[in-house]
Amino acid sequence: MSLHRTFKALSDPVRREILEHLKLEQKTAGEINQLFDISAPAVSRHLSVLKDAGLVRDYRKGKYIFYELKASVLEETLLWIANLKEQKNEEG
Amino acid sequence: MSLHRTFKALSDPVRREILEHLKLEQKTAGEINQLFDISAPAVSRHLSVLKDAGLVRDYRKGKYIFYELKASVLEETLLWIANLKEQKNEEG
DNA sequence: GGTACAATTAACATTATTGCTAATTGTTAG
DNA sequence: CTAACAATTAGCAATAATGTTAATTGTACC
Repeated sequence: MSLHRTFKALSDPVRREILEHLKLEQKTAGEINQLFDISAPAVSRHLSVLKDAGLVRDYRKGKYIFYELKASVLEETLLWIANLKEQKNEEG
Repeated sequence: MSLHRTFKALSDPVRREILEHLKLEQKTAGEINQLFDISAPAVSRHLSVLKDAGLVRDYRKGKYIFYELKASVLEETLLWIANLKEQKNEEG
C-alpha cells in the first residue's frame, strides 16, 4: 500500500470519520451509512477507497458486509510525518 | 490550522516532496521550482496551499521569497493518526 | 522613471473527486 | 423460483484540484 494512497484516503473528512468509528468497533456498511447524511453508494465508494488504501478490511457475513479498521498501514504514514518533524542535528 | 487543511495539503505528491526538500534547508520559490517539471505558477499555488495549512512560512529577502518548513502543525496530525493506531484495551 | 528579474495572481482547460439516482449482484427465507 | 433486503456498480452532474499561458506586482539597479 503506497504512502500516496494512504494520504489520499485520509484527505476526505467522511473517510476520516469512518475510520474513527471503526476504531471503536467493526460495523456493517449499513451501520456506517446511518452515521452520515449521504447516500449508501457514496459511503460505499468511500469504503472502497479506504480498502484500496489498506486502511480497512471487509468480510461478508450473510447479507451483511462488515468493515474493520486495519491501522497497520498507518505506520508508514506516521514515520513519514515524524521524519519531517525530526530536528536537524546541529554540528558538533 | 485545521486537521483538514493539513491532510488536504499532504494529499498531493508535489507538496509532500516540497516539504521533504524544505526539511533539509529553506529555499526560494525559484529554487523549489527548479526541482519540478511544472510551471512556476503551479509551484506557487502549491506553496500557497502549504502556507494556508501552516506547514511552511515565507519571508521576502529582496527579490526573493524564501520558504521554510514549519513542522509544528504536524503534531496534531501525528496525534490523530497515533490515536487511530492505538490499541483498544482488553477488559480486565 | 525604465529595464530586468522573482514571484504571484488571473483566466481558463482538463482531470479527479464526490455526490445523486437507477440498475445490478449477492444472500436469506419462504 | 420469487420476494425482500444489503450492498455495490453504472452512469451522470456538480465541484474541486491541478496544470497551462498571460498579465500583474514587488524589488533592485542604473
